[in-house]
Amino acid sequence: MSLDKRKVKILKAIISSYIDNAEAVGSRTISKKYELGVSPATIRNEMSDLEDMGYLVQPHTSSGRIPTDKAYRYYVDDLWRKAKISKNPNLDQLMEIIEDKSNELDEIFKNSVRILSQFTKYTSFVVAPQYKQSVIKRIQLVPVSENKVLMLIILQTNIVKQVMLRLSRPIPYNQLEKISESLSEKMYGQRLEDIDKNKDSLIKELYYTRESNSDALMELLPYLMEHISRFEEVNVFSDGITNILELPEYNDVVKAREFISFVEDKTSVAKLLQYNGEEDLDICIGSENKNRELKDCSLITATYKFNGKLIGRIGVIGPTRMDYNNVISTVKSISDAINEIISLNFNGENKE
Amino acid sequence: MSLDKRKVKILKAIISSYIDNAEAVGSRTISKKYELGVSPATIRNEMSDLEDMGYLVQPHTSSGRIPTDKAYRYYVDDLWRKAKISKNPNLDQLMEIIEDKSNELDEIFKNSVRILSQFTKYTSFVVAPQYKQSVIKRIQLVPVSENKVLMLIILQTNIVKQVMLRLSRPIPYNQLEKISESLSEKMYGQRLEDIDKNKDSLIKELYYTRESNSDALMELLPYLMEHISRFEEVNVFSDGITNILELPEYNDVVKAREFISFVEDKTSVAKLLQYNGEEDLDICIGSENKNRELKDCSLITATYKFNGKLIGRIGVIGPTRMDYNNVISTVKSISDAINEIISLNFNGENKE
DNA sequence: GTTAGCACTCAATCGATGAGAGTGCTAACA
DNA sequence: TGTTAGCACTCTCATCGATTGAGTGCTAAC
Repeated sequence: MSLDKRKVKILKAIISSYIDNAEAVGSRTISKKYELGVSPATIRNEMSDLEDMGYLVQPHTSSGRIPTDKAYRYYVDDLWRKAKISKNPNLDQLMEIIEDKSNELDEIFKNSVRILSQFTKYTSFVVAPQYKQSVIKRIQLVPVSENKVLMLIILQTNIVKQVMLRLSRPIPYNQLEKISESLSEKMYGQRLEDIDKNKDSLIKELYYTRESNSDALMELLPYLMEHISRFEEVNVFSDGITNILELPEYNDVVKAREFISFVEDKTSVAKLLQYNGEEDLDICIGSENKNRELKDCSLITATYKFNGKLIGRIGVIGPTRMDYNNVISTVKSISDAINEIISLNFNGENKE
Repeated sequence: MSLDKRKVKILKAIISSYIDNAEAVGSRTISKKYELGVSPATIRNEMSDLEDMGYLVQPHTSSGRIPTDKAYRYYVDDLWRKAKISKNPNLDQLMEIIEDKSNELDEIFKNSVRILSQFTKYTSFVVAPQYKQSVIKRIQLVPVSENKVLMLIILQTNIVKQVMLRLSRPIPYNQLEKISESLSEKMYGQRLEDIDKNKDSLIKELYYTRESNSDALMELLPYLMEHISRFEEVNVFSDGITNILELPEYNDVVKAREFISFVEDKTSVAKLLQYNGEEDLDICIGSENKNRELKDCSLITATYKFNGKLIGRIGVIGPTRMDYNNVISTVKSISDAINEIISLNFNGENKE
């Protein structure tokens, strides 16, 4: 038995109908709504074949049929093969919405997931990049008040991280400048990962090569180190978690709660996006997901890059019965927009 | 008919039982679980009286009774009057959790609502202060790369806001210093509100009193202005919205959805917290709320202050059947902690 | 004033019933 | 040989009535 043209047509009609209504579809519905030129009886025969082939299942004997994960996989691959995924044409417009005026990477990600879940009506995530591999360009101390100094850590990528330091006693302005310089000199070109690893020996080293300003410097150093350690924390942004309450499959509060407590756990989401293949665009349907909790969900993710290096993923999670066309094109468009924004605003690691 | 001692005892028992179980309570339950030394029949008579007095209602003739808003009001006032609200003793510990290492006000608020909803199991909010009244102390430009400059806006309160500027052409380092100085000079002591109002005339003024570096300055100015405008946006942080799914009163997805879409709307929440009286601690029970959507909810809010000036509110929203003792003391403790942190880290408007 | 006893009320539960949607099979048809 | 009309069959879902049980209100006795 093979998937001849008519079977494909019927299968697609069933999938399409089920995506729209979340209700098992019967032969009559198909023959009425989709013009196939054959009677319900014929369609019934074909549906029976499709069931044998593993594309459909019947929840119970006298109900219509619903698509299996295999059916969705076929559907998506077909869309893909025929390049039928409609491109979202408004890349510029998207970029404008996503781009943050204050140029903070975190804000860009927050905007991205917001837009993503607004467009898809599902839950969306992004894992913010970890800065392990990042390299320090310069450290600048800015006086704020008598006993407060803002420390700016400027990375090669032009990302700026800040820590506010409280001083035990004031440091004169010109001395701050000097400390900035010597800190910058010491730290220039170092990877955060390495600094974090070797912090004890670094502190010792700085201590022994002390200069006139070293007391103040030694006071500030631990703050810098602690902040660098905190860069390592995984940061996940999500949005639209409560969107699932609109879906009939989550009409049951218990089910909704299970889903929500899974996706609210940043660790599990981070894992999900982390080990999800290296493909630029990844589509994981139902039982293809490793997590048992997601066996009724599909996960569409795309990568974003920093200087050509894959660094993180953005994605949408929804029921297997999702509007793949829309979700895939939206995820793709938004990851494109993010890549564009990053390459415009944050330079490569080793350039300059 | 008056609230004699026994009636009070019974009323409190009923409220307490209903808070725990969310189920209408009957006379037998009371006589068994709470030692009152009287029979169910007697309790029934008293309950009937309490119903006449408006403290209880019966969902239907043959069910137990549930407390009315009036009952909760009595209950809370009584707790209050007798200073029975247990103080959370770990102010220091709380402060440690809430205080953010990077000293960002926003992070402090995020931590606060997180802790608040963790402790109470309800939904919590905070409205971040608007900066209208804030006064600029200094503006500092920090070079980041050839064509990027970080503009730091340092307020009298020692809050630092930042904007990343993209330059059309590089500005030499020493010129940046000069621009910082002249911008600081012009802006020093000005209220953000006033700057925002008079931005056109300010730009004009700066244009006519131009100096050698004015070209670059004029390029940067619009960015500054736009960023100042954005300070005006109300910023609401919330947490624990999905906690309500654990409550039996929201077992119905439709009800849960209604609640969630109300509290996810930042505007409505901001309004809620804004016009909610000037009391340091405010308790609004059920129908006391102006919003029809919240007629089954209670709202506990507390203020926080900047330099003695009331500036925002933090609060918890939950079912009228909430554990008032715990919620009130937690809200109070956390607002205390916030006040303490703010006064330690951010100085008053007109000091220094 | 308190309480035991009892009739009464009403929501929730359970089972039976019928309607409706949909199937599979068969036989007839092009 | 593929298609289709017809029909018996299956299973869910909604409805209805009976039953159960928690709880009340009233009355009469203590």
